[in-house]
Amino acid sequence: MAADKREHILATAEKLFGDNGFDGTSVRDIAQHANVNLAMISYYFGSKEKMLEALLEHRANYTILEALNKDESLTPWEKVDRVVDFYVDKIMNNLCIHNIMMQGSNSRSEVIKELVTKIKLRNFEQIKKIIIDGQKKKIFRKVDIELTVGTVMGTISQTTLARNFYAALFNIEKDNEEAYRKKITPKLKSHLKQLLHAHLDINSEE
Amino acid sequence: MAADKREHILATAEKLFGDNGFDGTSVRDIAQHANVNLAMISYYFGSKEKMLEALLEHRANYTILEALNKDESLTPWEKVDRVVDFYVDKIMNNLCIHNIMMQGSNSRSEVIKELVTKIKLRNFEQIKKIIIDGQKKKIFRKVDIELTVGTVMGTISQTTLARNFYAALFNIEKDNEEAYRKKITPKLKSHLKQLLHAHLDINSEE
DNA sequence: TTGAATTAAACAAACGTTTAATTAATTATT
DNA sequence: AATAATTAATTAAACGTTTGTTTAATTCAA
Repeated sequence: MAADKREHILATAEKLFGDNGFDGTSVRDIAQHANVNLAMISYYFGSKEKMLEALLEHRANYTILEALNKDESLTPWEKVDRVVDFYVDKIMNNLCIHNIMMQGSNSRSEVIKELVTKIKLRNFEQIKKIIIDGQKKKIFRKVDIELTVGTVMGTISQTTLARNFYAALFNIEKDNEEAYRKKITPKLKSHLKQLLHAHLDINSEE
Repeated sequence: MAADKREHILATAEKLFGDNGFDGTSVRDIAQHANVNLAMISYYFGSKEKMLEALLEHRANYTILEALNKDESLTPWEKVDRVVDFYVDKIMNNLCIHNIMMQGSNSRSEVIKELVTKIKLRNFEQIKKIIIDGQKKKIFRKVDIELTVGTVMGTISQTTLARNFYAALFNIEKDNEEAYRKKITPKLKSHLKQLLHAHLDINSEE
Protein backbone atom coordinates (compact mmCIF):
# COMPACT_ATOMS: atom_id res chain seq x y z
CA MET A 1 0.00 0.00 0.00
CA ALA A 2 1.21 3.47 -0.87
CA ALA A 3 0.57 5.18 2.46
CA ASP A 4 2.71 2.68 4.34
CA LYS A 5 5.60 3.14 1.97
CA ARG A 6 5.32 6.90 2.15
CA GLU A 7 5.33 6.67 5.92
CA HIS A 8 8.33 4.37 5.88
CA ILE A 9 10.30 6.79 3.73
CA LEU A 10 9.41 9.63 6.08
CA ALA A 11 10.54 7.64 9.11
CA THR A 12 13.83 6.82 7.43
CA ALA A 13 14.36 10.42 6.41
CA GLU A 14 13.57 11.56 9.94
CA LYS A 15 16.31 9.40 11.38
CA LEU A 16 18.89 10.46 8.81
CA PHE A 17 18.02 14.16 8.91
CA GLY A 18 18.16 14.00 12.68
CA ASP A 19 21.57 12.37 12.69
CA ASN A 20 23.28 14.13 9.81
CA GLY A 21 21.22 17.22 9.13
CA PHE A 22 19.24 18.08 6.02
CA ASP A 23 22.22 19.07 3.91
CA GLY A 24 24.23 16.18 5.31
CA THR A 25 21.72 13.63 4.07
CA SER A 26 21.45 12.77 0.38
CA VAL A 27 18.34 11.53 -1.33
CA ARG A 28 20.34 8.44 -2.21
CA ASP A 29 21.07 7.84 1.49
CA ILE A 30 17.38 7.92 2.24
CA ALA A 31 16.43 5.69 -0.67
CA GLN A 32 19.07 3.15 0.26
CA HIS A 33 18.19 3.01 3.95
CA ALA A 34 14.49 2.82 3.17
CA ASN A 35 15.07 0.18 0.49
CA VAL A 36 13.17 2.08 -2.14
CA ASN A 37 14.16 3.30 -5.55
CA LEU A 38 15.77 6.70 -5.72
CA ALA A 39 13.07 8.07 -7.97
CA MET A 40 10.32 7.22 -5.50
CA ILE A 41 11.19 10.20 -3.37
CA SER A 42 10.50 12.65 -6.14
CA TYR A 43 7.50 10.58 -7.10
CA TYR A 44 5.95 10.74 -3.64
CA PHE A 45 7.04 14.12 -2.38
CA GLY A 46 8.11 16.14 -5.41
CA SER A 47 11.49 17.06 -4.02
CA LYS A 48 13.82 16.62 -1.08
CA GLU A 49 12.71 19.89 0.45
CA LYS A 50 9.02 19.13 0.03
CA MET A 51 9.72 15.88 1.84
CA LEU A 52 11.07 17.81 4.81
CA GLU A 53 7.96 19.96 4.79
CA ALA A 54 5.80 16.86 4.74
CA LEU A 55 7.84 15.44 7.61
CA LEU A 56 7.39 18.53 9.76
CA GLU A 57 3.68 18.80 9.02
CA HIS A 58 3.26 15.14 9.75
CA ARG A 59 5.01 15.21 13.12
CA ALA A 60 3.61 18.46 14.46
CA ASN A 61 1.19 17.60 17.21
CA TYR A 62 -0.51 20.14 19.42
CA THR A 63 -3.46 18.18 20.68
CA ILE A 64 -2.05 16.95 23.98
CA LEU A 65 -1.06 20.40 25.19
CA GLU A 66 -4.42 21.80 24.21
CA ALA A 67 -6.23 19.07 26.12
CA LEU A 68 -4.03 19.66 29.14
CA ASN A 69 -4.92 23.31 29.10
CA LYS A 70 -8.63 22.67 29.06
CA ASP A 71 -8.50 20.33 32.03
CA GLU A 72 -9.83 22.49 34.86
CA SER A 73 -9.33 19.85 37.52
CA LEU A 74 -5.58 20.50 37.54
CA THR A 75 -3.85 23.24 39.50
CA PRO A 76 -1.34 25.47 37.70
CA TRP A 77 1.48 23.66 39.51
CA GLU A 78 0.21 20.32 38.30
CA LYS A 79 -0.07 21.66 34.79
CA VAL A 80 3.49 22.94 34.88
CA ASP A 81 4.74 19.56 36.03
CA ARG A 82 2.82 17.83 33.29
CA VAL A 83 4.14 20.18 30.65
CA VAL A 84 7.65 19.33 31.82
CA ASP A 85 6.94 15.61 31.70
CA PHE A 86 5.28 15.97 28.33
CA TYR A 87 8.08 17.90 26.70
CA VAL A 88 10.93 15.91 28.16
CA ASP A 89 9.32 12.66 27.08
CA LYS A 90 8.36 14.02 23.71
CA ILE A 91 11.78 15.36 22.87
CA MET A 92 13.67 12.46 24.40
CA ASN A 93 11.62 9.99 22.39
CA ASN A 94 11.82 12.02 19.20
CA LEU A 95 15.40 13.16 19.23
CA CYS A 96 15.50 13.18 15.46
CA ILE A 97 12.54 15.39 14.70
CA HIS A 98 13.64 17.75 17.42
CA ASN A 99 17.12 18.07 15.96
CA ILE A 100 15.53 18.68 12.58
CA MET A 101 13.39 21.46 13.94
CA MET A 102 16.35 23.13 15.57
CA GLN A 103 18.32 22.86 12.35
CA GLY A 104 15.23 23.85 10.38
CA SER A 105 15.31 27.22 12.08
CA ASN A 106 18.52 27.86 10.19
CA SER A 107 17.33 26.41 6.91
CA ARG A 108 17.90 28.35 3.72
CA SER A 109 14.30 27.69 2.77
CA GLU A 110 11.88 30.35 3.94
CA VAL A 111 9.03 27.86 3.71
CA ILE A 112 10.75 25.55 6.18
CA LYS A 113 11.73 28.37 8.50
CA GLU A 114 8.21 29.70 8.66
CA LEU A 115 6.77 26.24 9.16
CA VAL A 116 9.07 25.59 12.11
CA THR A 117 8.31 29.00 13.59
CA LYS A 118 4.59 28.38 13.22
CA ILE A 119 4.79 25.05 15.05
CA LYS A 120 6.82 26.56 17.87
CA LEU A 121 4.50 29.54 18.24
CA ARG A 122 1.50 27.31 18.55
CA ASN A 123 3.13 25.25 21.28
CA PHE A 124 4.27 28.39 23.04
CA GLU A 125 0.76 29.83 23.22
CA GLN A 126 -0.43 26.81 25.16
CA ILE A 127 2.28 27.09 27.79
CA LYS A 128 1.80 30.82 28.05
CA LYS A 129 -1.83 30.25 28.94
CA ILE A 130 -0.85 28.03 31.84
CA ILE A 131 1.54 30.58 33.30
CA ILE A 132 -0.91 33.46 32.95
CA ASP A 133 -3.58 31.36 34.61
CA GLY A 134 -1.24 30.73 37.55
CA GLN A 135 -0.50 34.42 37.79
CA LYS A 136 -4.19 35.33 37.82
CA LYS A 137 -4.70 32.89 40.65
CA LYS A 138 -1.90 34.61 42.61
CA ILE A 139 0.13 31.40 42.67
CA PHE A 140 2.84 32.39 40.18
CA ARG A 141 4.75 35.61 40.34
CA LYS A 142 5.53 37.95 37.48
CA VAL A 143 8.17 36.52 35.17
CA ASP A 144 9.29 36.93 31.58
CA ILE A 145 6.99 34.33 30.08
CA GLU A 146 8.68 34.18 26.69
CA LEU A 147 12.08 33.49 28.18
CA THR A 148 10.72 31.16 30.83
CA VAL A 149 9.39 28.97 28.06
CA GLY A 150 12.71 29.46 26.33
CA THR A 151 14.45 28.14 29.40
CA VAL A 152 12.38 24.96 29.43
CA MET A 153 12.85 24.36 25.73
CA GLY A 154 16.48 25.41 25.83
CA THR A 155 17.41 23.19 28.72
CA ILE A 156 15.91 20.15 27.03
CA SER A 157 17.36 21.06 23.65
CA GLN A 158 20.74 21.43 25.23
CA THR A 159 20.76 17.82 26.38
CA THR A 160 19.89 16.60 22.88
CA LEU A 161 21.88 19.00 20.71
CA ALA A 162 24.97 18.77 22.89
CA ARG A 163 24.52 15.09 23.57
CA ASN A 164 28.19 14.34 23.13
CA PHE A 165 28.99 16.87 25.80
CA TYR A 166 26.50 15.53 28.34
CA ALA A 167 27.42 11.95 27.62
CA ALA A 168 31.00 12.87 28.50
CA LEU A 169 29.78 14.70 31.59
CA PHE A 170 27.67 11.84 32.91
CA ASN A 171 30.06 9.08 31.81
CA ILE A 172 27.62 7.50 29.40
CA GLU A 173 29.06 5.57 26.47
CA LYS A 174 28.91 7.92 23.52
CA ASP A 175 26.79 6.03 21.04
CA ASN A 176 24.33 4.31 23.34
CA GLU A 177 21.24 6.39 22.72
CA GLU A 178 19.04 4.26 24.95
CA ALA A 179 21.37 4.53 27.96
CA TYR A 180 21.53 8.26 27.46
CA ARG A 181 17.77 8.60 27.40
CA LYS A 182 17.35 6.46 30.49
CA LYS A 183 19.87 8.42 32.47
CA ILE A 184 18.96 11.93 31.39
CA THR A 185 15.17 11.81 31.31
CA PRO A 186 14.51 11.62 35.09
CA LYS A 187 17.32 14.04 35.86
CA LEU A 188 15.93 16.51 33.40
CA LYS A 189 12.38 16.27 34.71
CA SER A 190 13.27 16.82 38.34
CA HIS A 191 15.72 19.58 37.54
CA LEU A 192 13.18 21.49 35.48
CA LYS A 193 10.43 21.05 38.03
CA GLN A 194 12.62 22.28 40.87
CA LEU A 195 13.80 25.16 38.70
CA LEU A 196 10.32 26.23 37.69
CA HIS A 197 8.97 25.93 41.21
CA ALA A 198 11.65 28.24 42.55
CA HIS A 199 11.24 30.55 39.59
CA LEU A 200 7.46 30.81 39.52
CA ASP A 201 6.52 30.51 43.17
CA ILE A 202 5.00 33.78 44.32
CA ASN A 203 6.25 33.07 47.86
CA SER A 204 9.89 32.91 46.78
CA GLU A 205 12.17 35.50 48.29
CA GLU A 206 13.11 38.48 46.20
CA MET B 1 50.61 39.58 4.43
CA ALA B 2 49.53 35.97 4.69
CA ALA B 3 48.18 36.00 8.26
CA ASP B 4 45.72 38.79 7.45
CA LYS B 5 44.35 36.94 4.45
CA ARG B 6 44.05 33.72 6.42
CA GLU B 7 42.17 35.60 9.11
CA HIS B 8 39.92 37.22 6.54
CA ILE B 9 39.00 33.86 5.07
CA LEU B 10 38.23 32.50 8.53
CA ALA B 11 36.01 35.46 9.33
CA THR B 12 34.12 35.00 6.08
CA ALA B 13 33.74 31.28 6.68
CA GLU B 14 32.50 31.95 10.20
CA LYS B 15 29.72 34.16 8.95
CA LEU B 16 28.65 31.74 6.23
CA PHE B 17 28.89 28.61 8.39
CA GLY B 18 26.91 30.44 11.06
CA ASP B 19 24.20 31.43 8.63
CA ASN B 20 23.95 28.36 6.43
CA GLY B 21 25.67 25.58 8.32
CA PHE B 22 28.80 23.69 7.37
CA ASP B 23 27.18 21.49 4.76
CA GLY B 24 25.12 24.40 3.52
CA THR B 25 28.21 26.45 2.70
CA SER B 26 30.37 25.58 -0.30
CA VAL B 27 34.05 26.31 -0.58
CA ARG B 28 33.17 28.40 -3.62
CA ASP B 29 30.77 30.48 -1.51
CA ILE B 30 33.54 31.24 0.93
CA ALA B 31 36.09 32.04 -1.76
CA GLN B 32 33.67 34.36 -3.52
CA HIS B 33 32.59 36.25 -0.40
CA ALA B 34 36.19 36.56 0.77
CA ASN B 35 37.37 37.63 -2.70
CA VAL B 36 40.06 35.00 -2.86
CA ASN B 37 40.75 32.27 -5.32
CA LEU B 38 39.02 28.97 -4.74
CA ALA B 39 42.29 27.11 -4.44
CA MET B 40 43.52 29.33 -1.62
CA ILE B 41 41.33 27.52 0.87
CA SER B 42 43.02 24.21 0.24
CA TYR B 43 46.31 26.03 0.11
CA TYR B 44 45.90 27.64 3.51
CA PHE B 45 43.92 25.07 5.44
CA GLY B 46 44.30 21.80 3.56
CA SER B 47 40.59 21.15 3.32
CA LYS B 48 37.17 22.53 4.16
CA GLU B 49 36.96 20.47 7.31
CA LYS B 50 40.43 21.44 8.49
CA MET B 51 39.31 25.05 8.03
CA LEU B 52 36.43 24.47 10.44
CA GLU B 53 38.86 22.97 12.93
CA ALA B 54 41.11 26.00 12.58
CA LEU B 55 38.10 28.26 13.08
CA LEU B 56 37.04 26.52 16.29
CA GLU B 57 40.56 26.46 17.71
CA HIS B 58 40.99 30.09 16.83
CA ARG B 59 37.79 31.27 18.50
CA ALA B 60 37.94 29.16 21.66
CA ASN B 61 38.69 31.44 24.58
CA TYR B 62 38.66 30.37 28.19
CA THR B 63 40.79 33.05 29.81
CA ILE B 64 38.06 35.40 30.99
CA LEU B 65 36.18 32.74 32.92
CA GLU B 66 39.36 31.48 34.52
CA ALA B 67 40.29 34.98 35.67
CA LEU B 68 36.80 35.51 37.06
CA ASN B 69 37.12 32.33 39.06
CA LYS B 70 40.39 33.36 40.64
CA ASP B 71 39.05 36.74 41.76
CA GLU B 72 38.49 36.22 45.49
CA SER B 73 37.03 39.67 46.06
CA LEU B 74 33.76 38.61 44.44
CA THR B 75 30.94 36.79 46.21
CA PRO B 76 29.42 33.71 44.58
CA TRP B 77 26.33 35.75 43.69
CA GLU B 78 28.45 38.36 41.99
CA LYS B 79 30.30 35.66 40.11
CA VAL B 80 27.06 34.11 38.93
CA ASP B 81 25.84 37.46 37.67
CA ARG B 82 29.10 38.04 35.86
CA VAL B 83 29.01 34.62 34.26
CA VAL B 84 25.54 35.43 32.96
CA ASP B 85 26.67 38.80 31.60
CA PHE B 86 29.76 37.22 30.09
CA TYR B 87 27.94 34.44 28.32
CA VAL B 88 25.04 36.46 27.09
CA ASP B 89 27.37 39.11 25.67
CA LYS B 90 29.72 36.53 24.25
CA ILE B 91 27.05 34.54 22.48
CA MET B 92 25.04 37.55 21.38
CA ASN B 93 28.13 39.13 19.84
CA ASN B 94 29.31 35.90 18.25
CA LEU B 95 26.09 34.44 16.95
CA CYS B 96 27.90 32.76 14.09
CA ILE B 97 30.54 30.83 15.98
CA HIS B 98 27.94 29.79 18.51
CA ASN B 99 25.67 28.41 15.83
CA ILE B 100 28.64 26.59 14.38
CA MET B 101 29.45 25.00 17.71
CA MET B 102 25.89 23.85 18.17
CA GLN B 103 25.86 22.40 14.67
CA GLY B 104 29.36 21.05 15.20
CA SER B 105 28.01 18.81 17.92
CA ASN B 106 26.15 16.99 15.19
CA SER B 107 29.00 16.98 12.71
CA ARG B 108 29.87 13.78 10.91
CA SER B 109 33.50 14.41 11.71
CA GLU B 110 34.66 12.88 14.97
CA VAL B 111 37.51 15.37 15.12
CA ILE B 112 35.09 18.29 15.08
CA LYS B 113 32.72 16.69 17.56
CA GLU B 114 35.49 16.03 20.03
CA LEU B 115 36.89 19.51 19.61
CA VAL B 116 33.54 21.09 20.36
CA THR B 117 33.01 18.81 23.34
CA LYS B 118 36.44 19.69 24.68
CA ILE B 119 35.77 23.42 24.46
CA LYS B 120 32.42 23.05 26.20
CA LEU B 121 33.83 20.84 28.95
CA ARG B 122 36.51 23.35 29.73
CA ASN B 123 33.98 26.17 30.04
CA PHE B 124 31.72 23.99 32.14
CA GLU B 125 34.44 23.24 34.68
CA GLN B 126 34.84 26.92 35.42
CA ILE B 127 31.16 27.48 36.11
CA LYS B 128 30.97 24.32 38.17
CA LYS B 129 33.67 25.68 40.45
CA ILE B 130 31.65 28.81 41.12
CA ILE B 131 28.56 26.87 42.10
CA ILE B 132 30.45 24.46 44.36
CA ASP B 133 32.15 27.39 46.01
CA GLY B 134 28.76 28.95 46.73
CA GLN B 135 27.51 25.67 48.15
CA LYS B 136 30.52 25.34 50.43
CA LYS B 137 29.84 28.83 51.74
CA LYS B 138 26.22 27.81 52.50
CA ILE B 139 24.87 30.42 50.11
CA PHE B 140 23.71 28.12 47.32
CA ARG B 141 21.58 25.09 47.88
CA LYS B 142 22.08 21.64 46.41
CA VAL B 143 21.19 21.56 42.73
CA ASP B 144 21.99 19.50 39.67
CA ILE B 145 25.05 21.44 38.59
CA GLU B 146 25.36 19.87 35.15
CA LEU B 147 21.78 20.70 34.24
CA THR B 148 21.91 24.11 35.86
CA VAL B 149 24.74 25.01 33.54
CA GLY B 150 22.71 23.39 30.76
CA THR B 151 19.83 25.70 31.59
CA VAL B 152 21.99 28.79 31.26
CA MET B 153 23.55 27.64 28.02
CA GLY B 154 20.28 26.29 26.71
CA THR B 155 18.29 29.42 27.40
CA ILE B 156 20.81 31.57 25.59
CA SER B 157 21.18 29.09 22.73
CA GLN B 158 17.45 29.03 22.35
CA THR B 159 17.32 32.74 21.60
CA THR B 160 19.98 32.40 18.91
CA LEU B 161 19.08 29.06 17.35
CA ALA B 162 15.39 29.83 17.32
CA ARG B 163 15.88 33.46 16.42
CA ASN B 164 13.08 33.46 13.91
CA PHE B 165 10.72 32.29 16.60
CA TYR B 166 11.72 34.92 19.15
CA ALA B 167 11.77 37.66 16.58
CA ALA B 168 8.16 36.77 15.83
CA LEU B 169 7.40 36.66 19.54
CA PHE B 170 8.88 40.06 20.32
CA ASN B 171 7.76 41.72 17.08
CA ILE B 172 11.26 42.37 15.82
CA GLU B 173 11.77 42.61 12.07
CA LYS B 174 13.10 39.26 10.99
CA ASP B 175 16.42 40.13 9.41
CA ASN B 176 17.57 42.98 11.63
CA GLU B 177 20.25 41.25 13.64
CA GLU B 178 21.25 44.40 15.48
CA ALA B 179 17.72 45.20 16.64
CA TYR B 180 17.35 41.63 17.83
CA ARG B 181 20.55 41.76 19.83
CA LYS B 182 19.61 45.09 21.41
CA LYS B 183 16.20 43.91 22.45
CA ILE B 184 17.08 40.41 23.65
CA THR B 185 20.36 40.97 25.48
CA PRO B 186 19.03 42.87 28.53
CA LYS B 187 15.92 40.71 28.74
CA LEU B 188 18.05 37.60 28.69
CA LYS B 189 20.42 38.85 31.37
CA SER B 190 17.76 39.84 33.84
CA HIS B 191 15.72 36.71 33.23
CA LEU B 192 18.69 34.43 33.82
CA LYS B 193 19.79 36.30 36.92
CA GLN B 194 16.33 36.16 38.44
CA LEU B 195 16.04 32.51 37.51
CA LEU B 196 19.39 31.55 38.99
CA HIS B 197 18.79 33.52 42.17
CA ALA B 198 15.54 31.72 42.80
CA HIS B 199 17.08 28.41 41.82
CA LEU B 200 20.31 28.64 43.79
CA ASP B 201 19.30 30.62 46.87
CA ILE B 202 19.58 28.40 49.93
CA ASN B 203 16.83 30.43 51.60
CA SER B 204 14.28 29.63 48.88
CA GLU B 205 11.25 27.68 49.94
CA GLU B 206 11.11 23.99 49.24
C1' DT C 1 -6.99 -1.86 -20.68
C1' DT C 2 -6.25 1.98 -18.25
C1' DG C 3 -3.63 4.27 -14.63
C1' DA C 4 -0.58 3.93 -10.86
C1' DA C 5 3.80 2.14 -9.10
C1' DT C 6 8.49 0.97 -9.84
C1' DT C 7 12.77 0.71 -12.11
C1' DA C 8 17.59 1.60 -14.20
C1' DA C 9 19.71 4.98 -16.56
C1' DA C 10 20.80 9.45 -17.66
C1' DC C 11 20.84 14.53 -16.74
C1' DA C 12 23.04 18.86 -15.77
C1' DA C 13 24.74 21.26 -11.93
C1' DA C 14 27.45 21.70 -7.84
C1' DC C 15 30.65 19.74 -4.90
C1' DG C 16 35.71 19.48 -2.67
C1' DT C 17 40.11 19.02 -4.30
C1' DT C 18 44.24 19.01 -7.38
C1' DT C 19 47.07 20.40 -11.08
C1' DA C 20 50.26 22.96 -13.64
C1' DA C 21 51.47 27.48 -14.96
C1' DT C 22 52.39 32.23 -13.55
C1' DT C 23 53.39 36.06 -10.64
C1' DA C 24 55.26 38.03 -6.29
C1' DA C 25 58.29 38.06 -2.64
C1' DT C 26 62.61 36.34 -0.26
C1' DT C 27 66.97 34.86 0.05
C1' DA C 28 71.62 34.00 -1.66
C1' DT C 29 75.47 35.09 -4.60
C1' DT C 30 78.31 37.91 -6.98
C1' DA D 1 73.65 47.05 -4.95
C1' DA D 2 72.38 44.28 -8.69
C1' DT D 3 71.41 39.90 -10.24
C1' DA D 4 70.42 35.14 -9.94
C1' DA D 5 68.13 31.32 -7.45
C1' DT D 6 64.59 29.84 -4.50
C1' DT D 7 60.52 29.84 -2.22
C1' DA D 8 55.82 31.46 -1.50
C1' DA D 9 51.44 33.10 -3.20
C1' DT D 10 48.02 33.20 -6.67
C1' DT D 11 45.54 31.84 -10.61
C1' DA D 12 42.38 29.50 -14.20
C1' DA D 13 41.28 25.20 -15.50
C1' DA D 14 40.31 20.63 -14.89
C1' DC D 15 39.61 16.44 -11.98
C1' DG D 16 36.47 12.81 -10.53
C1' DT D 17 32.38 12.50 -7.34
C1' DT D 18 28.18 13.39 -5.68
C1' DT D 19 24.20 16.04 -5.76
C1' DG D 20 18.79 16.47 -6.72
C1' DT D 21 15.88 15.61 -10.33
C1' DT D 22 13.94 13.66 -14.70
C1' DT D 23 13.15 10.45 -18.32
C1' DA D 24 11.42 6.62 -20.64
C1' DA D 25 10.61 1.92 -20.21
C1' DT D 26 8.50 -1.68 -17.53
C1' DT D 27 5.79 -4.01 -14.07
C1' DC D 28 1.81 -4.26 -11.29
C1' DA D 29 -2.98 -3.73 -9.85
C1' DA D 30 -7.81 -2.34 -10.83
